[in-house]
Amino acid sequence: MTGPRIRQAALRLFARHGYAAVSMRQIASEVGLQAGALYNYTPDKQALLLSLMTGHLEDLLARSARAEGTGPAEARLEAFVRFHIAYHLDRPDEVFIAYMELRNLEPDHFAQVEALRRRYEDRLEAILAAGRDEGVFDVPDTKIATLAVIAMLTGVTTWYRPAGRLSADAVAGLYWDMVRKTVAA
Amino acid sequence: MTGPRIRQAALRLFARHGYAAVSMRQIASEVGLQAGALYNYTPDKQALLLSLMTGHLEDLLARSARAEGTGPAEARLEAFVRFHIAYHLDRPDEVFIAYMELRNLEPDHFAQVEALRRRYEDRLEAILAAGRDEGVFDVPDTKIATLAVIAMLTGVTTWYRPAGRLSADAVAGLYWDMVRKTVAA
DNA sequence: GGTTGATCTGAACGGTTGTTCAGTTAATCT
DNA sequence: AGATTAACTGAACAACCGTTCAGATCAACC
Repeated sequence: MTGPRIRQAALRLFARHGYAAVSMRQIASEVGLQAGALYNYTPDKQALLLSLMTGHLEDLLARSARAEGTGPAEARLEAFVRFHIAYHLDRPDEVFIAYMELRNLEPDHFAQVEALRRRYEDRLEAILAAGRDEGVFDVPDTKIATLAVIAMLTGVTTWYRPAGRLSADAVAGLYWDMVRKTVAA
Repeated sequence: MTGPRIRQAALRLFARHGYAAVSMRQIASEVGLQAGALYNYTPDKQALLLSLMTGHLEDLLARSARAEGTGPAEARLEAFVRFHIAYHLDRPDEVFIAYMELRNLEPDHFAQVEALRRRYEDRLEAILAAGRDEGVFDVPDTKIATLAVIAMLTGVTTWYRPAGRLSADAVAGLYWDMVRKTVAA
């Protein structure tokens, strides 16, 4: 029980205040422990951050593969967009950490996380390339288009609030419209 | 002379390692000073960060107003996109800090910075609304489109490297193509 | 040449950091 | 009932934090 509670508290605090600004004592106090007890569950603070990041990215990869399915490129793109938004709106803290705390990772750990993120980007690029081959997309540079679309979609986490005027589904619909036009032939 | 050198060192270090992870002693050592000397140029660390952020955002606002000019909405949008990318690729550290260190600002300072950013977003939203009124843009929700376009454009700073295969102008051209299609009627 | 005023040093302040560890606690198993 | 084991405490460690300030330094002015 304690392990997951520590991860959850660390996730919340890292997202809220940043990795460097959060102390092990703050995390421990959130869970009702002394700082020393945390070291039964993580070798050190850095490993805790890395584990949160890789856990999130591996989950993202597994779920996106399941959501995308097979079929024509446009259908796969729509599935990707809707999945990406739904997933990101559901896990704002994980997302925030995964691309905000990269600079607090030691070089080895950074490379590890970066490889996972690259695999996710490659999934989208493959869809764009397939659509271009099918003749339904007009994408002069699939790499740049991939990064542009992902940046646009991920940006939703910076302003979306569940109590706002738009539901998550409505937001996904608006973004899908924009992405569709962006890559349209 | 010393004042600007301190700001420049702080900018570089904050962007590289994050505000919370950088100590006043590190900044001072970068400039060849003792930590105490910094307090001749800033009342405290927080004010140094705030000054870097507001300085950048005010510069961004002033220059974007100059770049945008007057004319039909589509021309103003193209000017906005090309300006935004050129400016952001020229000042990666400032940009990085301005939307990465928001959570390290005290509430009053946060509101101050957020107001400046909002004014910049409003400039783009006004262009999109004008284009919709002219009938040349199809934008069902100007607020969401504004945020989506800015996120897409700003994302360029996460991957662009001056020595890469694309020049800044080429990148701006690709992004303008995508933005044009995104809002096209 | 003496004085002023800005600039910077170097030490000190109280407090916090990540991490370790001997020892207490409490639950589980034989 | 006694032994084993995992979980946790509480204190300690050396290092570092932002900030203050008395005094040294040194160029510019009268």
